[in-house]
Amino acid sequence: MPVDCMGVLDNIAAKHAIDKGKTFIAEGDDAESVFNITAGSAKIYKLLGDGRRQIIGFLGVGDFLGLAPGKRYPFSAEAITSMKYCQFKRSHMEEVFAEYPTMRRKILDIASNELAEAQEQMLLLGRKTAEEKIASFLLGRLRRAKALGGGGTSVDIPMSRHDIGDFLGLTTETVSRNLSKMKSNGLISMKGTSTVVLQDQAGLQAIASGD
Amino acid sequence: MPVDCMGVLDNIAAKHAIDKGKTFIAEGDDAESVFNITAGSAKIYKLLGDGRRQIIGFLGVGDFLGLAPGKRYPFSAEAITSMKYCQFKRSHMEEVFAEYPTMRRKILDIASNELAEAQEQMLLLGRKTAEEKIASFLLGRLRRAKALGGGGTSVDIPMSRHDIGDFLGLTTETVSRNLSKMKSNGLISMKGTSTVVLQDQAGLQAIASGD
DNA sequence: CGCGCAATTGACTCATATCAAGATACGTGG
DNA sequence: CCACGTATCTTGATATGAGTCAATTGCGCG
Repeated sequence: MPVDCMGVLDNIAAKHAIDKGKTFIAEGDDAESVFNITAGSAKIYKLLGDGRRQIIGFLGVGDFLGLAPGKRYPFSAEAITSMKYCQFKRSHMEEVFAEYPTMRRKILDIASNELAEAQEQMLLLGRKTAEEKIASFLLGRLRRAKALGGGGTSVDIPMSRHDIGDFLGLTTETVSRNLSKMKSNGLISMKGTSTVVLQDQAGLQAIASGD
Repeated sequence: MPVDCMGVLDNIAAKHAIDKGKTFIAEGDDAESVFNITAGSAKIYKLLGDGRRQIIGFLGVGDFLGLAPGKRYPFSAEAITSMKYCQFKRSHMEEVFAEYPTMRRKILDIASNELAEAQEQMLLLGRKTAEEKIASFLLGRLRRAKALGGGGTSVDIPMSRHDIGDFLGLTTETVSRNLSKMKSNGLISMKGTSTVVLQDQAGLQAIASGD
């Protein structure tokens, strides 16, 4: 896990801190930089002409974004909480690749993982019911917490119900209703509005995998 | 465009020909090989426990698959038409990378493009209406045909309505109904059941981008 | 402590799925 | 090359899961 910015890149990184709600990438902007999150969390999303929104992913400490190859960013990015990140010029990335060829391998691994995740999300968006989507989302959060060293059964949900809806292809109301249902079924319980305790992981897993 | 197999890989490729409907990758199999399609087309898909299916993508001549990094394929692949492909061991890919370092860059570009496409598809699956999905699909097919050198306004649809539905998160019936509606609106016309002529690209574009 | 936005809950609507026939295209064998 | 049988596609009628509209509640921040 990166202590500050990612190892070899420290010397060429600009460091930034921004507030909750601030947009730091706008879809269509020239894709000049690559970002590495060092504190807080963010969301990346795409919009339709009339304002409908699809959140492509949530990012946390250690995550990269802006690795895509095009000339312009194909999504926007916004801070969910107050947030810190490092920013590198892409041109510098090329220099780093030249000097540390294994970096490209690492980047390829990251891109491949993101691709696999995106494909899993396509299955979710296209074919799962609301309940299945939410069970999958909660388990995904838990997996992430475990990967970052957390050991428990409770997960932090820093994003709003509206954001969750836009990530799962649902409305705020449907997210809320299904969380309530899971609560009354004993699958989950809540601490405040943004911490969920997964009381029955096996049950959630059965729902999430759809049978 | 690859004439046969991809340039430098020719000497280490096994060549295969399979029939329509044949599965050549099964989700969960050991991911030993990488594939390059040289004739025909294929679909890759994921299944839920009860048989619901999401098609992740359609592949045609020149497309790669199996580049993902895990130990097991995260999807299945099946021939839509009779098909030819080349197959390389992943271990050989590593040798090729060692010898031609720019190959890794090419692979990274491919993965990044696929990622951007997957994200666009997430927007489609999560937030577009049935009509918008189908307009987007047709325009995507047209873009692909143009990229491969076709100049016209008609696109070949080798996959079934059922496959289109499973790609767009719809049922066969909804696909069929919307194609009929577009026909009667003059947006498209059909030659047989598997060739669509895009009569009004601007109109389709307006629908696809959702406003 | 209270103000304000976010979350929850309820009543109702609507887009798409489901169920059910027909119609058309397609491959096969004569 | 044609006739037949089967698949696929289209069209119609109805059902339903999630969306929309509308209060109400309650949490979190100043």
